[in-house]
Amino acid sequence: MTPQELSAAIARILTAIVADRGSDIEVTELDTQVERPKNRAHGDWASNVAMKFAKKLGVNPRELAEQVVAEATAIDGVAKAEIAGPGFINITLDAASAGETARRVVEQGYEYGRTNTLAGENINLEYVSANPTGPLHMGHTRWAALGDSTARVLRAAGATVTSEYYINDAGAQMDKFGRSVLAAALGEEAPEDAYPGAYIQSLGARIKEQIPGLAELAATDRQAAQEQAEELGYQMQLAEIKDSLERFNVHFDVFFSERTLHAKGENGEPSPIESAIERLREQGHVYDEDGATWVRTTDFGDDKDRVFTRGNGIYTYFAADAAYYLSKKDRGFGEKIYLLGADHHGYIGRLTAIAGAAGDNIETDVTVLIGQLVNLNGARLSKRAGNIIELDDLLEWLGADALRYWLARYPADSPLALDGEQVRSRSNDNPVFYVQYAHARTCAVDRNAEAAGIDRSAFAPELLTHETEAELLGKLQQYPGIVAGAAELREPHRVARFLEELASAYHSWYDACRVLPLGEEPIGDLHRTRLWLNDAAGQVLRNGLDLIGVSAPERL
RNA sequence: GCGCCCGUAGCUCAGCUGGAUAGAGCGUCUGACUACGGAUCAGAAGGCCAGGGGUUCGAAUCCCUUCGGGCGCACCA
Repeated sequence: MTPQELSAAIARILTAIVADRGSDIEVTELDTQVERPKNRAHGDWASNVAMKFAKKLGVNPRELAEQVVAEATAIDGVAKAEIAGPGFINITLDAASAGETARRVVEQGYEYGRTNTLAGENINLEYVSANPTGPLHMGHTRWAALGDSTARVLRAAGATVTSEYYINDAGAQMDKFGRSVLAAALGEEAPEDAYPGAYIQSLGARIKEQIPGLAELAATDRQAAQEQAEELGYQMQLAEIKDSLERFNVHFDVFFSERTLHAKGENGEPSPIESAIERLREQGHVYDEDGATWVRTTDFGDDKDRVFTRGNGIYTYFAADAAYYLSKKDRGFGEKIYLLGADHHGYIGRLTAIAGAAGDNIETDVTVLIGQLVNLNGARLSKRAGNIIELDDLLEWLGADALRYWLARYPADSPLALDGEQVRSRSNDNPVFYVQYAHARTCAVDRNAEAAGIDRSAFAPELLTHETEAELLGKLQQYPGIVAGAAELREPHRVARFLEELASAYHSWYDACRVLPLGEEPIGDLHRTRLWLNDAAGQVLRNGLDLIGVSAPERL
């Protein structure tokens, strides 16, 4: 008996009661979701349907609850159902029914927790999208971790997801980058507004090595030399970014180059930006004023209209954004999710407006998730403050698993302060090790059980009666709902918090219930059944950690 | 000025699509190893959920308001 099955059963019962009373109120399974009571004395699962529907039906909540309870007691697998407080219905499963979960988890393995609640959704998820003019730093890592985990969670709920990185490889910052690396390659003093940082020098040295005649070329054709240096530097920097992301276990399906939006077709066809503006103009959203080309984003809730083409004829960054949005739409994506830092929240209005102008539903086809910034050891890390820590340094210092986990265990919109020493810590004050240790422990039990000759030849779920077993089974039953909720709300941190609860339930069970017999005690079905439960816990820990992008070692 | 986010234990934070006694970790204090890994477990103490008003059977959660912090309001990228 899973909570989903229980909810469905209650929905059926309530529907019958409603019909019996001659009412036409609609009952959905969403209304009848059971929840895990905080207090175990309140049973395994609790329902608040009686209070929810009492008023609609014009009856007393407890009276309605009594009717539901009378039927619920008859549900197969329910040991008892009772009314409590203002009208809660507390349901206790019989041990065998609850224990079935262990076998179900083991048999479904990796698939356990994967659902189809978002089946049919084709989602584009864009995040990081850092300029390719320098290494990734702390400011990008939170979105990298959160974005990748979000993609995994959405997929686990059945959605089709394309994760995407938008490369700003066109525009003024690339020119600045080109001047910076050229000067470094030539051994010149850095230009006034050059990018700072040792990485420029290192890129310059490699460029000098790979373009033998660069100095001579620069003497005769400075522009050509800069273009060559810029292009090579860009490719090297982008390769490093991709490399860092892979080390962080963050995978992108598509790296989308802004340049392709500016490029005309082979036979002089208009560029994607040009045709995007034209398409929006045909829809009546574009107008010319003061020598510039504007888009009427205020029609879709933006606080002011935006410029596509400046007075000097150059496209704004936003024109490329619009063309990019249309590209996503043309490629068949329904919902387009943007994961942006708090310093970009001025973009929400214009991005949703573009979706509207493109004829999309601004409620469902575009989502802009804004995340707060990260502090590490009390210092805010931002480009502006100049105290940049590169992702590679963080990986070396803290490790990919710990960094991924810590960044994924908080909701994106809450400010986050990390303590480097705690992230590095290898004890139970570090949740990532606490969870990983629980998993390693399940593996250790497996090894010991095998050595002791305990196999899985018997499964007697009615023997799983200890209170820590009920608790652990309850957690395992909750997992699919946790994943579905995390996907629906785009909040992967819910999975991490759940794993901590699951790990805690597992450790408590381990402490109270032995899989291996003590001393001369013979091996019995209880030991064999507990081995199933042990494996089920390990499986769910593994599945959950995978969604966070964190490894599940068999030994620590 | 306008808009968005945040304010929960000493600290870092969950809980916010309304539910029963507001949770976790750290820190503090008590206990548990010649028993599957003590990287663990059991327990204690610690709260006017920033303040005030409202909505209702019920509010940390929804609405209004005040205060305090962060961020954003380009023909920059």
